[in-house]
Amino acid sequence: MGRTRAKSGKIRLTEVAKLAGVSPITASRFFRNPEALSISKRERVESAARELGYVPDLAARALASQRTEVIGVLIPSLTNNVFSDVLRGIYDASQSSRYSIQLVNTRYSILQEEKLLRLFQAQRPAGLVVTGINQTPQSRAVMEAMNCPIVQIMEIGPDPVDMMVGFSHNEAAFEAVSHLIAQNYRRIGFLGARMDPRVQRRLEGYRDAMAAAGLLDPRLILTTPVPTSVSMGGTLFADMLIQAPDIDAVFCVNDDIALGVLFECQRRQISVPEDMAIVGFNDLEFMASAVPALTSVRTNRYEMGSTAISMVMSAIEGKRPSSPVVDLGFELMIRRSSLARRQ
Amino acid sequence: MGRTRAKSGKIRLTEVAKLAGVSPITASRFFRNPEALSISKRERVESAARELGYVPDLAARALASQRTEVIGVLIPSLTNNVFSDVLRGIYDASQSSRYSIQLVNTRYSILQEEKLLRLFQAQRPAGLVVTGINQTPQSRAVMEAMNCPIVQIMEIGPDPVDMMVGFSHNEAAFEAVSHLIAQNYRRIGFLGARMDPRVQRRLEGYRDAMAAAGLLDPRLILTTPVPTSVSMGGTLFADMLIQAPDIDAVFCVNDDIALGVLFECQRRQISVPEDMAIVGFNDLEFMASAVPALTSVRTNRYEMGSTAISMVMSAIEGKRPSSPVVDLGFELMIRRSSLARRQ
DNA sequence: TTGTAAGCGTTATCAT
DNA sequence: ATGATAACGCTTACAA
Repeated sequence: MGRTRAKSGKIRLTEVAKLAGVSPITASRFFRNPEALSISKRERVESAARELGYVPDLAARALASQRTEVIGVLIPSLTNNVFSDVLRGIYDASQSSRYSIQLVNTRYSILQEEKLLRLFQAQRPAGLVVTGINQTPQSRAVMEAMNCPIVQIMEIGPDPVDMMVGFSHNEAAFEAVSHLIAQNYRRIGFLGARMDPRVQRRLEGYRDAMAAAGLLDPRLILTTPVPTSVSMGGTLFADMLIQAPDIDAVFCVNDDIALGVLFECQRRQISVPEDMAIVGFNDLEFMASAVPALTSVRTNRYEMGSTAISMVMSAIEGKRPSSPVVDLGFELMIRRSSLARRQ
Repeated sequence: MGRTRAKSGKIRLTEVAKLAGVSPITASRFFRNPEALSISKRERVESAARELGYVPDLAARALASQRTEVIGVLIPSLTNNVFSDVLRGIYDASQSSRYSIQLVNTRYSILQEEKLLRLFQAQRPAGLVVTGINQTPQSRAVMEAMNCPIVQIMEIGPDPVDMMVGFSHNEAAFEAVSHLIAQNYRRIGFLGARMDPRVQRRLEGYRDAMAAAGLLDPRLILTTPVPTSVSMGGTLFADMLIQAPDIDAVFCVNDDIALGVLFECQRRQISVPEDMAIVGFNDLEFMASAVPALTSVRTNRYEMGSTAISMVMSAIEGKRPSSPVVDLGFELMIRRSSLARRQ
């Protein structure tokens, strides 16, 4: 005869129910929807649970209900400052809820993303947050089959899988470059690294603005697929100076590059903004402290994270947003590094 | 009569077993320990699983086995650059394994940490990574009751809960300050923010070095509990200049503060290092690019993360490290910002 | 509002 | 090396 498994000594719902003098299902209801119980039973279950130090078994709950309270989050990088702010928003928004975050790193690979998406599929998450809008067709198919709220973050575009929260990188770059043009800069360089989809769209915005002013010149554009860094900013700028010695401004795809350019200018005794204007992107905290203070495009990274999680949670409870696409916008923070050039 | 629950249409182990012509338990064994099957059954199960597109149900597995393959990670901050490197190490090391990471944010609160530890306790993680060595007694008790490998990271000290990987912040600061003294600086300020336990230990190291040289002066120490930032570096430095106008060097508890000091020096036309030496901590990437290049203490953050996960995984498989405490050390990166002062 | 009965999909235990 | 059986702790479906 099969002997019983060694009891773990763990307190189960049944024990709580027994002590409270109710059936297990009533105790179960207490933890999921206390309102559904009569006051007296509610109190009895509550004190029984406290007395025994009951802690629900999440695995059992997930198996029985065929659901989890996990929100999956796919992020392309853990190093990039941009994503640490997004993550903070995500974790903060989930903190006080019953949902927990399952974070995975796609490392800027849409194939890796696809693989991780399939992994999530097997776990039946309650919701999903994915970065960007450039998933593979297979990834899209998986997401569409997943039957849970999904928010794409960081940028917005047509045809959301489900919901979106972000802003237009194209427009943001357009506005930043237009500002430089308005400040009378003419030979405005573009410095880009990593060149992920969002950076590509910033390049498009740059191109649009330059072309509209009749200033577009391919020699003004310099990009590299390698990851971004401050030192890479200096290197790119040095190369740009060879490629187009007459540039009078640079639009950098992010603030690390911009800081690297500033340092390179200091090294070469190039005055900013008199001889070289600098504009960055993201408006990391240090931009306002630099000497001179560096112009940048402020983006609402924390809010992207927190809004995404709020949207997922609301959607799980059946509350869909009025619009599936939320534009969090951006703000050009104009500082001394891009003030009007010497006439 | 109780009707059967709506079948989810999901492929279960039983289906795979049926197609392969084996019992469910044999199929189960295939996924956990293929070697235990005869070659023929192994192949049959494998092809059956592939044919049906079987994906194991993690909740069922966790419930039946009373184990999970989750490694819990408790980190005090998601914004701090230091932790993004650690996290990258953690995620990279776990990537190719069967373990998944469950990350939570303690926000530098040991009470929050305690709460999250209890939450983890209910989830029976396969292992745990916690930040620092200053847990509450209750947290320690929970950890000791958890019966899974635990690694404390970021610093080392006596009396590990289980294992540790980090370095001595005290020694690192001592070495950095000693370097300044050796370079003939005498009025060396200490600038600190947030003042978490590791920063406190850097302050101790500073004190030890200054006292050993007979240079300790409380007016040289300036700290604030508010979070660290580049602008805070500038503010602290400005305050320090009022408090001790004769300082000739500053040891900053991190690189953000150091960069803020550099900017403030630029703003005030204070020459670095001629009139003011600067030393930071962590050696973030930008330190080498700054003008002048900034001295800092390089710490092995990525390795702390990856080593911690490797240690946890090995311990789960029964392979304990030769020593429970791993010292990853540090390296003083001496750059122009701290070169010998004007004699 | 509460309870009964039947799973949820997997693995531990024990036997062969 | 393989299998029969009984859990694992909870929730769904249905009934009262």
